Amino acid sequence: MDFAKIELRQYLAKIKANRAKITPQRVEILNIFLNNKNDHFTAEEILVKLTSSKTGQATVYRTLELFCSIGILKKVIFKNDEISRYDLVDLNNRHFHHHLVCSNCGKVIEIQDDLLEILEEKIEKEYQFKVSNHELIFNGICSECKGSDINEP
Amino acid sequence: MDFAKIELRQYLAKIKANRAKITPQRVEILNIFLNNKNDHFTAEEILVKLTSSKTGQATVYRTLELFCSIGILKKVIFKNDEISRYDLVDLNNRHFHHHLVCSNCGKVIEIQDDLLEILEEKIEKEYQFKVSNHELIFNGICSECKGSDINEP
DNA sequence: CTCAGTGCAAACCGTTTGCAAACGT
DNA sequence: ACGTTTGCAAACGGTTTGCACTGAG
Repeated sequence: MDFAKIELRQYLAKIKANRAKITPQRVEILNIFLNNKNDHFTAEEILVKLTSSKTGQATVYRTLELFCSIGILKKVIFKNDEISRYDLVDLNNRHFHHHLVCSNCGKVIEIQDDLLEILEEKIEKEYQFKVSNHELIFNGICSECKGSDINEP
Repeated sequence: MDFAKIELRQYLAKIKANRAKITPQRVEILNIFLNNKNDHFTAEEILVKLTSSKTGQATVYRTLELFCSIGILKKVIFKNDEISRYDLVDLNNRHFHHHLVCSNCGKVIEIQDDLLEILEEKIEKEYQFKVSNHELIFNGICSECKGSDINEP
């Protein structure tokens, strides 16, 4: 739990560094992501989790966008539903992870593999294209769905 | 030009194979993609190109979705604008290509590299995840924008 | 002849915006 | 005190839908 506090502090520092203010709403939203690191929430899902407080939806959208612009969150869109989802950026990891999205149950698995470095180098040389970011999504069938019939999640 | 006709026939055959009808609207939309293979049109862009005929927007959306579902088009969403775009699938190429998206001018470069096969194999072994498709987008700065100042497209 | 496909306009829904009040620093 | 941030509700814009008409097979 103390570790979580230290982590939170890192993110708050990043907000301050961008001359944005620390508000209860922002801290609350940040904590939702910190406490659910394997999830990929939509704006609406965040809004639901905030029903106890009276945070408005505009604030949620504005906060999520702020966090993306300062590098705290990353927006991802899976082809399943095409809704914007947000994923906490690991401040201590240079590269963003990739996603395996199961076409059957919709589960999203994160992988940390970094084999793309080779590809990036090749692209920078061959196309003179300076890569700043990449996003890789694999669609397919996860191990749990493999044996079973094709059903909804 | 004859080659184009043969190509068109392949796609029309695919429509028939899916028990869908060949209508003037569908042929017209298909031809737009065949004649602009390097573009990634949005539904609206297609609609504009059809102003001469009186095709309705609902038809455009329904046709694009049909083409996706039968494997003639592939939907791609670039983070620049987040609008759905459509890319013709090469019926003779097993793997879909990848995209380099310039953060400065918005240009989209297609690359055919297939280094992902290695990664796919690794993923199938390590995660027991059967990959059926992948999508890889590199964001960065293209060669033309490299030297120049950062401007709009 | 029959049902899939079309056009139109209205509905949909995730997201954005304008503005006055409330708050962080 | 100042400029940010917030909440509300209305607007926005890409996409979908309902329905009667049309046309491909």
